[in-house]
Amino acid sequence: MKWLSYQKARLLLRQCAHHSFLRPGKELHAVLTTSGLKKAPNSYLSNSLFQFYAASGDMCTAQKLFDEIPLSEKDNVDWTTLLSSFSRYGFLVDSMKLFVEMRRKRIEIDDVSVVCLFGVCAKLEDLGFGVQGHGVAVKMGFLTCVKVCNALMDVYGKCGFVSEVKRIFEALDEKSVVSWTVVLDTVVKWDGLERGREVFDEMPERNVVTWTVMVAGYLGAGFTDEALDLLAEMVFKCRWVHVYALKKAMMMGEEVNYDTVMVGTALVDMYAKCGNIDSSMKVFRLMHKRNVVTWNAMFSGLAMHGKGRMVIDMFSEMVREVKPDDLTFTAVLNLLGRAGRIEEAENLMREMHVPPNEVVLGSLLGSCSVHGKLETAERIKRELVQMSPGNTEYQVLMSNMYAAEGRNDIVDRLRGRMRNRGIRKTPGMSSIHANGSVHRFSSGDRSHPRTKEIYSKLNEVIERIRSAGYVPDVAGLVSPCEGDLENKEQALCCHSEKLAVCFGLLETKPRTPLHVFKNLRICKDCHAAMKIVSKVYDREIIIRDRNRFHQFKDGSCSCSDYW
DNA sequence: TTAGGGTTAG
Repeated sequence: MKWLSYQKARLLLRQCAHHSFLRPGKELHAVLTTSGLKKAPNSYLSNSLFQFYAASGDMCTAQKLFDEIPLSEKDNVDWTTLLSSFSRYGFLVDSMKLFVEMRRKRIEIDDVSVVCLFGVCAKLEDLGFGVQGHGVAVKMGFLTCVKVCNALMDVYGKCGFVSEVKRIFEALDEKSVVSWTVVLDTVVKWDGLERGREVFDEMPERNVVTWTVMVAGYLGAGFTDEALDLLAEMVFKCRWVHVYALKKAMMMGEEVNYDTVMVGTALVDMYAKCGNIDSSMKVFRLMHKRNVVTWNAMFSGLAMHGKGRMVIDMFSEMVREVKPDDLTFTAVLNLLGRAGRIEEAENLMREMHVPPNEVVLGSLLGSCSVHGKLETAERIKRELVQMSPGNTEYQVLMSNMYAAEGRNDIVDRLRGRMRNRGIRKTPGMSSIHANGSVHRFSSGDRSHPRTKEIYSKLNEVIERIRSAGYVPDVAGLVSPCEGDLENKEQALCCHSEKLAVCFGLLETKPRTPLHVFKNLRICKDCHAAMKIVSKVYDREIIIRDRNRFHQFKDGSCSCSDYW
């Protein structure tokens, strides 16, 4: 076997390890053993082999293969590979023992093995070992290596030694994104969110992990709105990453492997979730090879944008290419539901080989509400409440449905019961990104510094769209004073998404698209209003609500009013 | 004389 073939065998083993292809990996192992190729010196095959077993969760075989490597061939990389495998798969004590053994046997310790050791210390939050390792690293001159310092900072950070983290960080002359992110993580955890935010704002460069640390920090402390705002900002700021990825996708085709399919699929999904269904479709069509995940991403993207007709049209093409799975099923079901084919959807759901989950039931309930199917809705709601008693949205949806049917007696009873149990509607919040910062509004919000301008803009907007045919839809609302039309209309007019859009109209240049994020679903009235605003003001308005994107343009919405 | 081992979050 030629040298190149060893490389190929190693590549295959790595793929098998990465994607958990157990059978093929083991078969390859057998071939290599029986053909005697495994014994070839300097092939690094044994290393790839035991790495494969470690990644498959079979640490025993991995260790056995490691032990079988002849001493003359076992180098420090083999030792470090085992060390990192122990660490990665949670055998932390074994990992520690191995490092001690390495020192005893005078195996060469290099920067990589020290990084691995610090990884273990960090996971164990073992300061004692960390300090010892720190000493070794200093003596051997490893503290000039950024990665060593990052790993060491993480040890101190996990153990709460914030000042030591900062000291090492300051001493570092070339700080990487990871260095900054470790500091950020430490500060958020021990110095609090505000200090963390300062570090975050100071950072010269950020990656996905950085954003995640900050968002997770907000979420963990219960600052849901700040987390939401930051997410919105992240989507906005990271857009260039998508452009780069698209270029990569364009080059696909010469050699199609699992990874390029996944890159493409991630793109299809990303573009759809960012409100750009056209780019999503473009990438999908560009891909030379697709798998069932790609198709599902495309379908749920289309569903999210209300393009159900397209899914149905494309379905036969899909069946020819790949075998649909349960996720495809969910996506198609969702469509049927939106299109008002509730009975078909429910039958399909009941025949599924897996019991319906909350997502499926929730989407069906949503469909019932759009199409006024009260009895089915009641039945499904009961199942949902059993699944997650804490979720208030289903109750609110039901009471709105009864309100729409004019059954105010039932609505009052339901709302009274909800109040008694302490169930309150989650307040609706909308964020808009304008001129580099995020602005958040709640319904009837008057806390914004430019609140006066915003409300006078709101009056202007309402007037202009009224003369273009907008009629406030008060059917789904019950105001405190029965039959008080004016009150109802006022409540509708200052919904958070309307305020956000008015601010956007004030703050951005004509014809700039407006991007709004909302934590709940957009209401019917706002939906109708936005359509007219987009026409009257010649603005594209993209609202991401809890379920989907609504792209309002020239008087209509991309969701085709499946709402 | 190259190839195999590494850091941050969830």
